[in-house]
Amino acid sequence: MMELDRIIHEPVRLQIMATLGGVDTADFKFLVSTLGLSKGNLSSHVDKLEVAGYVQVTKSFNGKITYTQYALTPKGRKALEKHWMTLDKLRAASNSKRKSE
Amino acid sequence: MMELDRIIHEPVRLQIMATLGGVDTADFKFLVSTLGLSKGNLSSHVDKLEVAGYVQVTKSFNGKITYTQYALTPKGRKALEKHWMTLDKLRAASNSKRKSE
DNA sequence: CAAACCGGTTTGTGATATAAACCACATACA
DNA sequence: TGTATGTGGTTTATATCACAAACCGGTTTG
Repeated sequence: MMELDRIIHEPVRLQIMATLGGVDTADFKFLVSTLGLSKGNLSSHVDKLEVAGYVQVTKSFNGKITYTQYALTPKGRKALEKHWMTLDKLRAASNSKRKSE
Repeated sequence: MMELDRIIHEPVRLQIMATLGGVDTADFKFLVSTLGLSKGNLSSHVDKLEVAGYVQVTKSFNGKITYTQYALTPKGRKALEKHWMTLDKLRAASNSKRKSE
């Protein structure tokens, strides 16, 4: 059957993935504020995406304070694209209202 | 922020909604077999959709055995359409890879 | 020194997706 | 007549998981 990747499908993670899909890189603060998430929530979701190999996490220093950036991996980008296509198929089914019978 | 209706978004329910979107009516057996769900799973998901007012449940008799049919309510159809649009917006964000910088 | 802040991570818990168990009824069959 | 088997579901127990609160190592503020 139609496989919707639950790692990606979860709303918060879908938003993270979609956001990362539109930029080269995004940092923690940016994601927290634009997506309106608590820090803990973002942290654990992004962790799942990293474990799945969909997001690459890069830690560095911005002066003295730590600075974490996120980016889609090629695998993540591919998985996201596939996810949109799967949703397309579902949607197509939903629109083809069959003529009576 | 971007509100994804979790009642609809959950994969199994999205598939149920999409399927019902494509037909006037579907029965229990049909959904179980085409979506590959256990009976219990379908039952509880469809119950949530009914409580949400998205699906109408019609019970009747086919000879002596009970026969349950499901259909989208107008509210459900509208909510599904809105859901697709919300996903569209997310997806648009994901594709607008901004030119360098 | 203490207090408050920064940038996160770890944790506790309430919600929930799922299949197993169950139920009422019907048919089969010995 | 049992009793086993199937049909069409619903109820339940469990295992997972999304979320925010609490925490943490370090930093700046006073």
